[in-house]
Amino acid sequence: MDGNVSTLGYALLGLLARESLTGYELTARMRERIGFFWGARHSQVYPELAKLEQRGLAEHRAVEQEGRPDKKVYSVSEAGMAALREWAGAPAGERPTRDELTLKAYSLWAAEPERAAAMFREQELLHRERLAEYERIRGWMEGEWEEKLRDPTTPEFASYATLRRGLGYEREYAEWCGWLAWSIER
Amino acid sequence: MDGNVSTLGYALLGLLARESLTGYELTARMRERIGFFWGARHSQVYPELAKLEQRGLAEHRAVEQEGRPDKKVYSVSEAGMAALREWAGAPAGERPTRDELTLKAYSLWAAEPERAAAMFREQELLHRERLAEYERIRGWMEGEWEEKLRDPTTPEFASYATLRRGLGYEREYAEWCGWLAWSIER
DNA sequence: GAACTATATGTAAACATTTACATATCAAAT
DNA sequence: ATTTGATATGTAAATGTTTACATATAGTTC
Repeated sequence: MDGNVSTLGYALLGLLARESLTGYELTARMRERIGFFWGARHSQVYPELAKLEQRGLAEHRAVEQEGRPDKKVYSVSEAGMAALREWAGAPAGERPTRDELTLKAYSLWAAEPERAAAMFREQELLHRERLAEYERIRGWMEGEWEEKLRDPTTPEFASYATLRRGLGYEREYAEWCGWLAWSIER
Repeated sequence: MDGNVSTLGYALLGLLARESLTGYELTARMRERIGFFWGARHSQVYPELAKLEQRGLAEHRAVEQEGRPDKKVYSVSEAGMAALREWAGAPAGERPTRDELTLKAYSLWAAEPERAAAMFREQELLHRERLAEYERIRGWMEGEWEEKLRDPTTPEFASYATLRRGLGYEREYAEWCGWLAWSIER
């Protein structure tokens, strides 16, 4: 009712607006779909869902199951959809980006060069692997969703747009790591 | 004595290893020098400095002043330098990147297209401005530090390396915003 | 037979971060 | 004259996030 919805709340609403999910599934979807730019553990998800419901932005129905625990399937309410629409078009607040590896680079001069070079090579590999995975997904999307990707009001286009961000991010990161490792090794 | 140093602690040690600073100056340096990939308010800096000192990684001397409050100038101890060296070469822990704008892009389909396009155009401009500023600094560094930039064990090279990361990051971000705004407007 | 993984939902404690409260002086701008 | 900004250091409260605790069943791997 009162107070503001947190960014995590909007992340959950954004996922629920595409499909109804349990808290357990939401935690997994977050990792799979938006993992590279937002994350949360289940211990944060369950209380946040309760908050959203309390504010009338989401609602759940209980589903009984055999052999495994009963579950609560959440979906977005009309008020929740309106809140999401408003938030998605409002200017993003300036939160500081935090990147530990870049912070380490700032103190590179204090580190043992061989260890540092190995560390950046390892990171380069990691980002190149992610890049390859995103390229694979992009190929699939461009083939499968050809028509929908022409319309920016479809969830498919939105997924594609975020993937493009991940693609650019990983490519740039890998290249930087490679350049830095090379500079140290040289 | 016990417990581990936080990433913020290493950020402060990394700044102090280059020059002795007060908590007030550290807060400003953090914004100026490493602001695009790490940040903290003074309310976080002062307690963290006390912790570092308690663990023997940093130490301070009091400096009396006229006309303004007395200050505490902090510097890194030998143990602090060793801790920084060790941390700088150790593999970075995987912390999730959080980016609100990309999260908004994931719910783009729910937003009003005109508002969304304006928002991404505005963000593009912001990142292009930062990019221009970093390019300016790069030009200055490459001119001023020509020799030192050939040696990866100098603080100058480390500063240059982090700047290159910022450069790539902002360029990629601006391009993505531009592509996305253009896609919506089209 | 034991350990691990997946499904499913929570709470508690610790840690990290932001916002607000609190105080004090000088210089510059309005 | 008053407000604003810079210098300088803290504490308190609220919020956000991670790690650990807690429980229960089924299937798979070792």
